Amino acid sequence: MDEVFKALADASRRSLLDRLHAKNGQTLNELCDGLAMTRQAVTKHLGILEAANLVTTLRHGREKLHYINPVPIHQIGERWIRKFERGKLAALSELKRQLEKRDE
Amino acid sequence: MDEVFKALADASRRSLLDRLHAKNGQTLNELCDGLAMTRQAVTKHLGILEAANLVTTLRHGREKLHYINPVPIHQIGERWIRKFERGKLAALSELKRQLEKRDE
DNA sequence: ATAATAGGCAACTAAAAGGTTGCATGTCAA
DNA sequence: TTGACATGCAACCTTTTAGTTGCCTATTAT
Repeated sequence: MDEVFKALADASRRSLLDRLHAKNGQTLNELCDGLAMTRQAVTKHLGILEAANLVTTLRHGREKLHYINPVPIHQIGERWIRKFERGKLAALSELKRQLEKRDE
Repeated sequence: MDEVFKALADASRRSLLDRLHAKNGQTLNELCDGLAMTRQAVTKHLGILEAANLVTTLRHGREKLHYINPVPIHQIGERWIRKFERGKLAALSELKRQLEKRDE
């Protein structure tokens, strides 16, 4: 879980996921296009995404195709985001109450 | 948005949010209990959470009370997580198809 | 008043992150 | 088979991050 959060912390990596979301199965060179960094930097980012299981790769001859794996993102939604959404209204109203008490 | 992802990338900070979720409105010293780091380190983490708007504080005499703000977490769920959940099944089935093609 | 309590500020350190350059390897096309 | 293309590996550099120590300030209780 920590690896996934860490992987998502970088804007370049999120943008890579965005691009794979738009078009799945891209090669390394395809994913490099338009990014202001070297191929090697992109390789590292993809490696981190792969280590976090957010991306799966498939060799096809000399090409490496990258596929997004939506499962870890979904898990974060389930195990983490939702947890905080449950208490959402309660937390906000309590905060509001406290803020108002300040002016007494 | 980037600040929020970055803030969530650290396990200590997520644990602080967890603790505030369990009991909202804790003081700095309260939040230090049981953590294997100095008060100053916790202060920094809370500062990052505050900068990302994940935590709001309220001074009460010499105490500083920390309240969780669930809104940014919710926004990440809405604007980010859900986006990838939509294409989820499609992405997985395409990946599966590609993986099977490998063995031809 | 004064001591204890709650927190703030700043300088410093170590390690990790993000990126680079240079070179090596495997695969495809002519 | 040879050159071009797609990717891999490794050493290196710079900035950021997580944490520390040391000292200062404000509030509260005795």
